[in-house]
Amino acid sequence: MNISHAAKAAGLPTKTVRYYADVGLVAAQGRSTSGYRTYSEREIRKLIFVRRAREFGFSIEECRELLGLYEKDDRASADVKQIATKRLFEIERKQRELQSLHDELSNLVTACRGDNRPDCPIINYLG
Amino acid sequence: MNISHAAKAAGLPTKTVRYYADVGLVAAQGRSTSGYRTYSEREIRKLIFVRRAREFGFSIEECRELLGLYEKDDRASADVKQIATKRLFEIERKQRELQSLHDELSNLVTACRGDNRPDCPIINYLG
DNA sequence: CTTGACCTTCCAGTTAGGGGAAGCCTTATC
DNA sequence: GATAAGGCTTCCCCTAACTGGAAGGTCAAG
Repeated sequence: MNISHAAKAAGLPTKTVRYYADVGLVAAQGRSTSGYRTYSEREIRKLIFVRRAREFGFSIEECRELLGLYEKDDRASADVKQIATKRLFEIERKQRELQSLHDELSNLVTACRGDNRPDCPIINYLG
Repeated sequence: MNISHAAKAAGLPTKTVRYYADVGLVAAQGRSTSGYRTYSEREIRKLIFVRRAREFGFSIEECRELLGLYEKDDRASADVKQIATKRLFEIERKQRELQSLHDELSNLVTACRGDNRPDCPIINYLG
């Protein structure tokens, strides 16, 4: 299977599939005589796995670890859970940060009249 | 005032202050005979303004616009409000995204036993 | 006079790819 | 068999907002 076919099957841009090969995340199965990357079902499954993990916000390095565990039949689920828990904490930290930003900014936006006069609580707060 | 003094007064790293000068966001007041950047109270206030705006997540370009309005006595508060509202919507979009990620990942993490056996709902979901 | 702490510019690296050029390869059509 | 369209390859530059570091000039103290 050619790279664009594999990319379509995995739901990823061709450039991304090539990038994953470059950084050694999902290698192509091999090369054709003319140098084209070839992909089989196994690589497609790994590409899909990575796409989903990336959608959860796991970094490339975390995807590398998860993929290793995915492929390892005698993995400990504790290892997977640890990585996922770390990501979950990051999400929660980001949520708290956004919540506090939202509260503050929301108050300021509400307090701003938004007319053609210069006085503005947002500017006052920042300045 | 030297750059490190100004940076300390504004609560920013020296490198960042130099970067803001490079991209034309907050120029130094001038240069000493030996080529050192000099800063006065006015620039310090602008640096503090930018630091606060950055803490709200405004981009450098948005900071440039806000700084322009900050300096413009005959600004319309509507212009400020528009920029801030845009940022607020971005925050809200990100919050919804994180909430959905959190819900899904949280379920998976809870369902994973985290022991030394290989079966794992997280891996099953991704694979 | 020298040491250490400043300052300067410039270059490279960070994340996860995207855009595009130059040049081969393949396939369809005439 | 020739040609054109499209796919593939590598390579390099670009993104945001800095951060780290190297090489070299400057300044104040001892």
